Amino acid sequence: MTESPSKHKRRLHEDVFEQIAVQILDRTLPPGTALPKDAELCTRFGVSRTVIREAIQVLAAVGLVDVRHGAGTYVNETDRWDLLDQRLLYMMGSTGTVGFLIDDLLDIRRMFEVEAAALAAKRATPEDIQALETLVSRMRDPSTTSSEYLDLNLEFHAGLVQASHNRILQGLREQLRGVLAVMMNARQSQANAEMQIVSTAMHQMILDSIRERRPDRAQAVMLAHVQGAERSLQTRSSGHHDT
Amino acid sequence: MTESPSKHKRRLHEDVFEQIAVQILDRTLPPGTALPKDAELCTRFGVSRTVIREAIQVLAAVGLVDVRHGAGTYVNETDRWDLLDQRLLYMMGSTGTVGFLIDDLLDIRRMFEVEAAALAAKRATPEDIQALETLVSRMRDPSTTSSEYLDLNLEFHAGLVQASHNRILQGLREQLRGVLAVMMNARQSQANAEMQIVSTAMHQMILDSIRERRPDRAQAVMLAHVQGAERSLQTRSSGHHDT
DNA sequence: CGATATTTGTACGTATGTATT
DNA sequence: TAATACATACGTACAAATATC
Repeated sequence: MTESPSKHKRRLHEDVFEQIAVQILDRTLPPGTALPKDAELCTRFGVSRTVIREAIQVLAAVGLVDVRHGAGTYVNETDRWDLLDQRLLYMMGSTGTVGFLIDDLLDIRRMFEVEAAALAAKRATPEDIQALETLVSRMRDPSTTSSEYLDLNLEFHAGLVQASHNRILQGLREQLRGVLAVMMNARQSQANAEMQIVSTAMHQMILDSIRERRPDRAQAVMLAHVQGAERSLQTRSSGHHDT
Repeated sequence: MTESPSKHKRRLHEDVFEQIAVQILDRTLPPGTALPKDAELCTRFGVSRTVIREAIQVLAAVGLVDVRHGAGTYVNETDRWDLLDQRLLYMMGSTGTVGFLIDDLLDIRRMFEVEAAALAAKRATPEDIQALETLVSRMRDPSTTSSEYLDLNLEFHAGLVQASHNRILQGLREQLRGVLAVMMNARQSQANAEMQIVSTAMHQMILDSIRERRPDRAQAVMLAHVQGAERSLQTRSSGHHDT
């Protein structure tokens, strides 16, 4: 069975949800706008009210709209959106509307990776370390392409979380996977052979720190590693803040 | 309209969901068990199949069960559960089945609070600081009861996240609020006047660090603060390590 | 292996309740 | 109060996947 992992047979309401959600994300439907009433959406999309209701329910669940009983359905302000929802994050990534979140995501990524590295240094099993070692050695292989390198990078960080043996951290990683991949892809455009060498050295140092059970060092190296990647992406007036 | 914030008119499927979920959480329905088929659940709960389907949909959404088309619905292993889901975390808290997650939660809480403190020290506005100051001064007030103190504690941490100005961190906090409250309640049992004085001093130091824009110090004090609270709760064997 | 029964999946139409305007 | 629009639940029909004989 050669099936892509995302092989959901598409349901009608997912389609409706996505079409409306995109319009909200890209500000075609700005906050405050009222959605058409159920009946009208039914005719517009050619589906039953059940389907429309399901779609609106999801829109409300991710905070894109506020459904007011008897009054109508209205697009929410940005701060009501569920920024941790995978669907939203993924859609923001693919529609190029994720910009306003980049800095926030970088914070989270830094926090997340640094903690995973520290915990891994405390709790990694020999098997965990072996898996990471395999990945780093493949990074070191000169025949590894730029695209493959990117995957190895993601796998290394996944392996780190695995080695942290924290189930909630693993759940968080799942939740953020989509966006982090988008951010790393953005970074890929600037990837070159020289950066790969530096990056591989960093990974090696992190791995060594883990093997030697030195959480502080793992943490510090990871911080440097992540911050290096941050510079090319961040938009916040870094360092010197508000007046 | 004086209504409590959580005033959802209870829907039938929520009730069904909860009853089944509790049985899964407390191992009355262990992993691998098959749920009765829809029709049987309909008669058992006295509701239509629509309601049963909604309930099962939620059970599947939080990873408690795996619905196999044409075959049946089966209880999942623990590692498939969505440990970040608010409903699950809340139910685990109130049914006393959260034990197996305590250590993981402590990791997350530490990561979370430390990062929030550091970010707050970088980005807090005068208004943020003012709000925190108010809270600390109320903590210092000797007429504050133990129960009030607990609320202030929660509010302080909420204020810190607010002051971090990271929208995703705020979302994460929302997601973890329920469990963190449960954990803090557990800690409350050991709270006494002396601990409140120490704790208030810690909060004051964190606030000072923020005001002085010293992220490192805010981070360090918060780490000490959180780790102090950890000791009374953690179950993981590793007791002695570095910092 | 094939035919049939079982079980879940999706969507529809409808009825009634409830909040808002 | 009446009209409107959302909320919830029911029953039904048929499709699709699986299990069983």
